[in-house]
Amino acid sequence: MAKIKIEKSTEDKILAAAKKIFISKGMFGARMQDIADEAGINKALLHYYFRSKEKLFEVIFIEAAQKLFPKINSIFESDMPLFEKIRNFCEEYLTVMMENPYLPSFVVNEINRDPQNFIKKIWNKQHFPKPQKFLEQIEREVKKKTIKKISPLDLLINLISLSIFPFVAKSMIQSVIGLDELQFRAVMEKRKKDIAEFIIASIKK
Amino acid sequence: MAKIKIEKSTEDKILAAAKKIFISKGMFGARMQDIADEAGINKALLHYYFRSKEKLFEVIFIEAAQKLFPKINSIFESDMPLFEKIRNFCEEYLTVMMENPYLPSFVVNEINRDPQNFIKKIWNKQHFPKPQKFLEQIEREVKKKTIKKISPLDLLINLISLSIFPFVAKSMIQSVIGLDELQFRAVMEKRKKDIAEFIIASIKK
DNA sequence: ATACAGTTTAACCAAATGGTTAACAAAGGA
DNA sequence: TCCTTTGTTAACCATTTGGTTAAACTGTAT
Repeated sequence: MAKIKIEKSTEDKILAAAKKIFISKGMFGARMQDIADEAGINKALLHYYFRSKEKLFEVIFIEAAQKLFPKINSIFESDMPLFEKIRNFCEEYLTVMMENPYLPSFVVNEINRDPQNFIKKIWNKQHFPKPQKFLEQIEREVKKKTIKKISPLDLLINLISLSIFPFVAKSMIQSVIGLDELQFRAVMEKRKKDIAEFIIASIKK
Repeated sequence: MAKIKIEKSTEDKILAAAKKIFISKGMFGARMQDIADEAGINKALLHYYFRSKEKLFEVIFIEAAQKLFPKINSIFESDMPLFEKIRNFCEEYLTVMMENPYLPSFVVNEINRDPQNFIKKIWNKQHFPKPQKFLEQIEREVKKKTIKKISPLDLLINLISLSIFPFVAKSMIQSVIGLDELQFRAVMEKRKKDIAEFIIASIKK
């Protein structure tokens, strides 16, 4: 059996290293030297491939934000009935979160650091979340009286809160409740279905 | 009409300035010079009153964490019936959040930065959240079949998620939905009651 | 006044940090 | 083989940053 050596290109090594360091320490906490060490290369190479810390950060941030947002849209804009949409959203979203548990706190945090910049960076990148259609769908269901009266915006915020927050507050929850990595995963795995039913139970007539 | 000059002590000026800077920029992003400028004093004075950046930060962080946690306990440990407890929690908690909208993202973020340190700092400070009694109460209600079957931990996580997340993601929500400061406040004000009813509707039999 | 403690400041320092440079290696192409 | 382009490095630089020091100022008790 041949020993397969996957020669990652330098650029990929840098991106992988930068991702790890930026996500765990944030834009300010990350040091270019840390990234270089993590990638096993010289610091000057970072500047050879990506001109500055900010440029490098932007690449990582946009990649992260795109992972966080686009799936939302495909569901938001589909033609599924409301309950199915909610179930789908929770299932898919929690799956992405579990594969990238540090993503939400990274993205949310960097948005807070500089909201203006965030809009500029993500706007036009076609991955900006567009919940309009989803909101209208809720509005319609309320008017048809097929679900209880609720503000569409509130329902959206609830849906997102229940999906994302546990990952943003992962360390806090683990500290307070006392869950190890495995237990946390198990709880989240179960929540894929539970959140959806929790929401549906609340609005079903 | 006499001009009332409220002479804040230097220490208080420092604390106020540090709070503002740390909360808006985080431990890494904050600069001692920024804090000194904000307080209108010399940088050396910061070190005269608080030995190091880390010490100063710790004071601010603990104060923030204490504002975020203690009210939870007084409600968690009270003898109220479950629904009343949920209503109370939402009302009180959102009120605190609206008075300190940047607190949750600050605290959550710094906990993520260094979870070990967080436990060491807050543990023993008697302000650590103790949800045990609340969890047992839910368990009892489920067994008595007065509410629908739900994992107590899940219900707790849902309650916290719905209360805190909108503030953690404030900038994001404002960007995506397009809410100004006033509109955001109005939505949150309304949520004080709505979240509680949303939860209760979901678990009521 | 004098002395003395607590407070405040300007000037300074060493370490860290993002970024640059110039020299060197590797890899083709002629 | 020589030349050119691309990739990589060690050494260096300017600036920033947390922290220190010694001198100056302020009020107050003697």
